[in-house]
Amino acid sequence: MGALGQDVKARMSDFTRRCKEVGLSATHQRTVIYRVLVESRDHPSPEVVYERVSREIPEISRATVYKNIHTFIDAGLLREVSELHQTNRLDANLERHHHLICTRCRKVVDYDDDQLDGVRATHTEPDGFQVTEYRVEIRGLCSACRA
Amino acid sequence: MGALGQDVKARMSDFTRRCKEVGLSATHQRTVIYRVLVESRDHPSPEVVYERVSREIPEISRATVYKNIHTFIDAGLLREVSELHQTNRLDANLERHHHLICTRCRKVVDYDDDQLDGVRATHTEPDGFQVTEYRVEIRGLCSACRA
DNA sequence: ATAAATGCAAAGGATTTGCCGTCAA
DNA sequence: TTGACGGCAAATCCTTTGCATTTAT
Repeated sequence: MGALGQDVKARMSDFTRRCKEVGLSATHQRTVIYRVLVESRDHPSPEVVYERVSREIPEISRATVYKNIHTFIDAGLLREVSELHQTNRLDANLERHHHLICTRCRKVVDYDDDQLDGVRATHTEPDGFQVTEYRVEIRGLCSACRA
Repeated sequence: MGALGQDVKARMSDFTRRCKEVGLSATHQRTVIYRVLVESRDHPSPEVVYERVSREIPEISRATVYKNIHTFIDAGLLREVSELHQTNRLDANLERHHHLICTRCRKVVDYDDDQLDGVRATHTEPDGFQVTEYRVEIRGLCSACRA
C-alpha cells in the first residue's frame, strides 16, 4: 500500500470517529461516498461523485449523494472549494484586489491591501501552471452574520 | 458628483473605448448593463443585474443580460469572483492548503506552500469581518490548456 | 416503535440555446 | 442585405424537496 493508501485509511477512521462524535450513522452509502471523496484528487462535482459511487452502488440516488455532501460539510468532514457556486458573482473592478467572503450569507466585499498584492508562490511554475494572478480570499463572518 | 461618480464616468468611457477596440456595438442595453455593474459594489449575480437593469429597461430579457455578461467577460471588461460557480467542487483535504485554478478548463489542483500559509491581512478586522481563514487562489492555465 | 436514512420523482432555480424579428452599416 | 443584436420561449443542467419505504436502535 502506497502513501495515498495509508492516507485514505487514516482519513476513513477519522470519518468513522467523527460520525460517532456527531451522531451520524456510518451507513454503507455514506462510507462509500466519503471514501470516493478522499480518494479523489480532482475536487469532483457532486455529479462526478455520483458517477464514481454508482460504480460501487448502482442503485444509489443523486439525492442521497447531494444530501450526504451537505451532511459532511455541516459535520466539518468536507469543504467546498468555493462557497460562491450557487450563482455567478460579478466584479467590474478590474484593478488588482482581493475579497472578503462571508461564509454564512455569501456577501463579498472588495479588499485592497498592498501587503497581499505581494503574495507569490514559492515555486515558479507550480504544477506546470502558467500563473496569471494571485488572489487572496479572506473567509469569515461579516459584521451582520457575527451578531 | 462624488468620487464614485467620477469613477463611474471614467469606467464608462473605458467601456466605450474597449467596445470600439473589440468591435462591439455599445447598444443601449449593453451600456445600461455595464453601468449597473460599475455602480454595484456588492458583486451581484446575473439575476440581480437583471433586476437592476429592468428598472431602466423593463422589456429587457434575461437572455440579453446573460449573453452580454459573457461578452463583457470575454472582452476583459468584467470578471467573475469565482470561476467555479457552475457546479459545486468538493475537497476532502482538511489540512490548510491553497489551490491552483485553471481559468480555461476549471481544473483545481491542491497547492501546499508554507510561504502562503503565512499570508495575513494588514488590518486586523477588515470591514468588520471575523476572519476564519486566508486562502490563496492561484489562477492561470494548466499545462494541458497552455499547449 | 421511533427516528434516521435512502430512493424516486417532481419541483425549483440558474443558465443556455434556438429561433425569429429588428436595426445599423 | 448581411451580420450583429435583442427578446421570447423552450431546453438543459444543477440542486433541492416531498414523500413513501426501509433500516437501525
